[in-house]
Amino acid sequence: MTLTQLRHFVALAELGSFAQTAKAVFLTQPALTRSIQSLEEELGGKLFDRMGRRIGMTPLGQEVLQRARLLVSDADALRRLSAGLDKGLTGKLRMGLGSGPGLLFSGLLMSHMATHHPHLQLSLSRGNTETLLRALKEQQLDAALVDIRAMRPSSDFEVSHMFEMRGGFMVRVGHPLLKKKAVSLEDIKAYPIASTPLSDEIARMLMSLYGPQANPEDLVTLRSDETSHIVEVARQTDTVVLSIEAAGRDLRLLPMKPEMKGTARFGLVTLAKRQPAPALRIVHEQLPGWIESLQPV
Amino acid sequence: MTLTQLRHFVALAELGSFAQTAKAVFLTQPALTRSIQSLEEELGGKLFDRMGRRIGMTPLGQEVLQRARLLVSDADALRRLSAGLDKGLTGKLRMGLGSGPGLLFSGLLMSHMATHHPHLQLSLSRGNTETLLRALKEQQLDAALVDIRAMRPSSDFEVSHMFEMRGGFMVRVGHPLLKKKAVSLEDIKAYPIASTPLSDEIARMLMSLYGPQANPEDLVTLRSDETSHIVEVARQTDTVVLSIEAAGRDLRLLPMKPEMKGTARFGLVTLAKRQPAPALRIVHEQLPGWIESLQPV
DNA sequence: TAAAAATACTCCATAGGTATTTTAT
DNA sequence: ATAAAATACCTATGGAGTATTTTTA
Repeated sequence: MTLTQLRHFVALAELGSFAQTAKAVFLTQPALTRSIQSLEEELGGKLFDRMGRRIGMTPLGQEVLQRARLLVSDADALRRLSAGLDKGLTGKLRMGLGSGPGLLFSGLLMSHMATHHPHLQLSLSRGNTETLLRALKEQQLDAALVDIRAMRPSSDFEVSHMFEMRGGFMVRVGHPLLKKKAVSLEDIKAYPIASTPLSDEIARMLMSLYGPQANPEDLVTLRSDETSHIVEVARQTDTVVLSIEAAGRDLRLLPMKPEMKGTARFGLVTLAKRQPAPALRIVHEQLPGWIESLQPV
Repeated sequence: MTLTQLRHFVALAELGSFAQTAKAVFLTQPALTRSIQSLEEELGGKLFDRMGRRIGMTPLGQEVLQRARLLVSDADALRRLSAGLDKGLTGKLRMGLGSGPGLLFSGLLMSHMATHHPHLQLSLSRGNTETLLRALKEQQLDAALVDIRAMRPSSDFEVSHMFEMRGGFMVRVGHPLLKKKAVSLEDIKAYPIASTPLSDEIARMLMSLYGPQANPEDLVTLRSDETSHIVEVARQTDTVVLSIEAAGRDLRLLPMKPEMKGTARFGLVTLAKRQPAPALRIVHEQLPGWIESLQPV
């Protein structure tokens, strides 16, 4: 019992004549006859009554027809599905986003998928690099966009689209601290300090530059997942924002002393030697443009 | 994309190794490799990641697996169905029963199917010969058990299991009329006359024997579809029953004058040149025994 | 007798087997 | 070094074609 035979059977049931159906399925009449015969043989009973010029369905044929229709339509659906998946038009995409990339890309990702790939099931998870990479390894994620400095080299992973983003303390245009040539941590602590979630890497870097008092746990007074909230506060008050530079584009970076030169190094991580999720193609296509658009002018 | 390939794919997804799966599906390892390869080619993407010794599913593989499982299980169900149908163990059986056969066989049919073929869908229709044969021709019935004397010879139909049943006027044991050597219609009309539904044939026969006054329309005073009701009345009262002899086995046939020698001639009618419904096999097997058991002792 | 399906035959494409190579642990 | 999958090569079965016969309306 092959899908081809079932297709022939369904066609014959619909057209009601071997000769006609043979044309419709691009076969000769004898070939179709044999196709049906071998199906009948396997199913153990005639599917059609041959009455000279006329044919009609047998009771067995009636029963089989319903199931056969289901099977061929399911098979067609499978082929369409994989064709669609192949082009990344459908299916699932599970992305992990570190705190920085989360700020920068979750909005872009969601709105792009919503407008250009409405049938794609996108799910975004936030977390730290370690958690996300574990999830990736366990195939609970298709890719992770994370800070890759903490990643120890591993042949399990493959990193692409690497890019750097400066992080730092930022304030609104016209903020008093912008008048200073060199801003110290002490200067900053005179103001409220707001922050989006920070990666452990950033925390370590801050503490090594400015001493234990720079621990974000103690330093930061306002926290929120929502970049827009943080930026809004900084626009309307003298709050200092600690974040990736690109997160608040109309804020200004403070000239810190010592200079905060460590930059975050992000990358798109996937499993090495593994077929990527088809929909990941879209990310590969869009990411360079998005990164470009986030670079400081 | 063949069902065989899908079976191979599902097996491989479950066992997780080409070599193991090859054994399980009775193939050599290279054959299985090529089977999967050609499926992958047709679907336009890898289904498994080959990582040296280990293999794992790709996201496309995951999606396809669900559908493939459905397809192969539906295909298996179809094969089981047709095997079952073939033996008449399942499926539908639509029988038409004339008034006489209805009385004699509907109970036997139903109880036999209920006890021996619980998965068979049996539907019984009552009606006169003409109606039932039309339904049979239109494939709304699989077979009809009717009085075949009225049937005009037609190559459309095929009759089997023919048998005769005497019909007549019957009364309880000890009924006053049984003392007479010859009973006339006038004698009978002194008593209530009960009848099961009668075929038009019987009606015509009665009128030709005993004159227009024998028209069952006028003659019969008690009617019921239920043989048991009729027989019960005749057992407990002096009611005369007009019916097939076998319908009331502990009643006695009246010695009519003129003798009521016309017997009903029943047969199982099916469409000629047409594959019978598989379940009809059961009827073919049981009917002779049932007929035997109904013959007068 | 003509139209439709079945049969007879021939051919080749493909699924499968055996032997070997490649690859990653 | 070895276990597992891929490749190379060969074979044979089954699916498809053409030509012909059988069947019934």
